[in-house]
Amino acid sequence: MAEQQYNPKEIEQQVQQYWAENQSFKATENPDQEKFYCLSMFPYPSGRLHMGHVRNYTIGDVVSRFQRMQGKNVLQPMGWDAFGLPAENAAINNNTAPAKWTYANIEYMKNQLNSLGFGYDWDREVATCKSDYYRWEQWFFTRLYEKGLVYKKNSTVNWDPVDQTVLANEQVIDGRGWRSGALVEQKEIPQWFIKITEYADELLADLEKLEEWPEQVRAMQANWIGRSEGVDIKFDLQQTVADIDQLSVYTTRPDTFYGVTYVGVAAQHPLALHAAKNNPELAAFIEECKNTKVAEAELATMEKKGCDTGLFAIHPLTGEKLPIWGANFVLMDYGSGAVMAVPGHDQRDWEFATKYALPIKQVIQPLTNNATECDLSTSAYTEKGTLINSQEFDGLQFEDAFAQIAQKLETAGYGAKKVNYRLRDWGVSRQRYWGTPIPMLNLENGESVPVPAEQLPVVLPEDVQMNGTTSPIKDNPDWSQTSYQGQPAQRETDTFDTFMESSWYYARYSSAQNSEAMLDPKQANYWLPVDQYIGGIEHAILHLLYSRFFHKLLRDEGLVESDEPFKRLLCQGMVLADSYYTEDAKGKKTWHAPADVSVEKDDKGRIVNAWLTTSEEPVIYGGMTKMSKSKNNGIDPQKVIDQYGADTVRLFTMFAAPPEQTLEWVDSGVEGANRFLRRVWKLVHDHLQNPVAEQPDMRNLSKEQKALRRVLHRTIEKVSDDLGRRQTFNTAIAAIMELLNHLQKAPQQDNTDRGIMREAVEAILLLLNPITPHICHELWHVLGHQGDIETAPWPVVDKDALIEDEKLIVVQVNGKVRAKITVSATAQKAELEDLATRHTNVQQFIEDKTIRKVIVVPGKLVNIVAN
RNA sequence: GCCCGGGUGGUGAAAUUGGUAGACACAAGGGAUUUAAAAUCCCUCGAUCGUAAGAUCGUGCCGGUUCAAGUCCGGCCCCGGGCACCA
Repeated sequence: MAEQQYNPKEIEQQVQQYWAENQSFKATENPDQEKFYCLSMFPYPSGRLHMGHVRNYTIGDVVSRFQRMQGKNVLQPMGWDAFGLPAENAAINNNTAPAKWTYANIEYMKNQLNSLGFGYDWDREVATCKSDYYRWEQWFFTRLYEKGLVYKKNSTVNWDPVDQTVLANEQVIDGRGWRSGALVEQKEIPQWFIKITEYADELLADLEKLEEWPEQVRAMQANWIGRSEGVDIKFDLQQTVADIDQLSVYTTRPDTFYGVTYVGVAAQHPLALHAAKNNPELAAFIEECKNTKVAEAELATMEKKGCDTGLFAIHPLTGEKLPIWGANFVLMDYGSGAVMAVPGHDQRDWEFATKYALPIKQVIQPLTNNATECDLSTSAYTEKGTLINSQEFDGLQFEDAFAQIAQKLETAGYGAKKVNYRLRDWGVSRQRYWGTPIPMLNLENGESVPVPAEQLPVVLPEDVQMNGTTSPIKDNPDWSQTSYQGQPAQRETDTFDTFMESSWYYARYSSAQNSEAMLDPKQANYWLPVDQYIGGIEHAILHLLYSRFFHKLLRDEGLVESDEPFKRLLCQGMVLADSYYTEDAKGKKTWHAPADVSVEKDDKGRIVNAWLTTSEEPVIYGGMTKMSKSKNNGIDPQKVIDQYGADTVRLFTMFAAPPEQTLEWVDSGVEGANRFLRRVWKLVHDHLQNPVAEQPDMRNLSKEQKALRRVLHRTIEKVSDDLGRRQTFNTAIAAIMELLNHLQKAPQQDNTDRGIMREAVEAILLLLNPITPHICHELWHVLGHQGDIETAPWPVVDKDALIEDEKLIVVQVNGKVRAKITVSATAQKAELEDLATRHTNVQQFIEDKTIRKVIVVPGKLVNIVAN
């Protein structure tokens, strides 16, 4: 009988058609069935899927199918994070409109997702650029405005003075605008903010509830929120300047308060601006400070610079005159725009003081009183210690010093204890076209009011021409001019930060088709919270924090009942590939796609030679790096699917590395995954050559049969645990491969052999189905089953099959393995000790020594301690 | 700079609670099959020494705790992610 070949292309098409016809993944609320909501972060529709998407969505699909096979009512939706900067760029480059480009990409990528066999409920698809989605975001924003959670304030942006436009950090390269090349400036413009800081305490406290989140993500969020306890301190100015007679600063180290030797203010601080009027040096400094990018990393790594304002503040407890310096590392829109400086006990202040010859004063002494620990001529002493040079507070430790100095300041009317957060309110205004219009109206009297609910949505026109600098809606008075209660009004032409859309899409999937409300509470509360959320670690802070915030806002609006949106979180690692480049005389690198390069390897498999396949020009190996446009080393998933099939791509992706780690894309590894699937295919077909006559009695097996069946049931146990609890898909696959290796060697002589084989083959298909569903569906039918393998029960571990008669025990002498003995599983401690010490190889190591102690770990190991 | 990860054979990795380091796979080498190739199957595969049995060393580096450390503790080096307008 001619054996049918494994033909993934044919099988996968048929199986995908079966799922479509049977609506296999349509999710309907059913209160009688346990629900499982599995969500992968939706993609930005950039044009084609990349391997990062493939990895993310394969993990999601494996989890979804596994949970479905546990009998749960699984919802796995998909949608499009469709607003954003790349669409504007593509529109300019391709002379099209962002909407048109975006919709074409969505259509293409949706087909790609389907060709990978992902089981989505497409009836719940959302695209954030459609008004039936963003209208609810606009409505919600106006609700937040009415609750007082929204306000407008000035905030700094990157300003391109030539193009007269605001730039994203990404568009600022080496301090210059990416198109114009002009030196970018900081500019303050009015923007809308949402008061996330009002929820800072809850966002921090509820991290405790997220037990199934990676510890590192919780730690990052906690640090980001950055709760601190400190004191707000006021300094009188020596004289009133520009109507200001006090400066306010915040410190977490009031114990160092007697060590303050100067005060720093932002370059844009009114005091600095005023002083600059008759101080050209200061004016020049302020001008120079305009050229810093709006990024924390930039601020932290740039050279710290300052300029004396010539003004003085008065130390509230000592009356000392403290010089006020303009400093480039103090931000006007963060805190009060001023800091107190303690150069003796803060490294940044120390460096600044050293640079500008400002006094450094020691007020803290190390607890050990070890002088070498504290040498203020080489660096600041930043540890906590005992106070000195601090008047009546001398001798106190941190906690008492904190409390008593804070008290004294408070009594004197110069301070108050305060809990502070590093977290800042969320600026949601973007000066761009391709985003959700902010639903606010600006009136002639300067007031801003929300667009009345009945006038929502404020629709973004899609048929536009991009000119490369300004936004089409800013240029279009027909769109922006309107009226409000009979008076003329101007629409807000800024759009929302795209994080707004991605902060609540997970909830909208529950009620995606509802045109009456943002969420249907019944549907939303059935599905929410998300049971499993999967996405890249790069979203660990911003997206996940904003979503958690939004969920609490939705809750307080009465739309959801839960406190947190995502119960369990998995952050998958990046996908890497080999990279190759050539270098010209000036050292400029040109990166070549791995597909265009041929390589020669040495006998250790290391690349010794590489050249362009067509021209034979030699290229330099650039190592395994993140797949990216800049390194030109992206592997197109479509090509791999076409060559090997979706199941192979899915299998390799899940096998090559644990999900949270980086994944190295290696062609030979993909071939290996394909080889394994062909072996599974062959095993099933070979088995059918010798079918089972009748169900054998599994309680009456030979030693070998028992051993094989034990391997099978151990595999079932391990794979179930790995896919469910541990989410180590790579080890689950390794266990199945190991089982397959055993099965291929297993004799098929009698009916019992074949009965065990039948049991094993069925189990393998079920265990593998979440990962490679097409081949499993097909082979399930080849075995004679009907219908959907996914509705078949998950294999059950036969506890009796796991029982061992004998165990392998490791014998150590002083912690080193000296022998391995096989003993009866019931052997007691005394017997183990006896067998171990009598072993000839063990004897060699103990004969001239005295046994001090014997440690026995039952069923595992004996360690003889001798000297 | 700050916060968070990671570092184990030629390579990706495994070792789940401190208890046999290297499962599973890739690459490589040898062999079988074949007119040949592909495919498939079998064997070897951390280093050094040894005919072998086995011995010594070995999980980024230095030190510590322990009967026992890849795993725990302290210090350091290197690589990666995030840093609020990329998504």
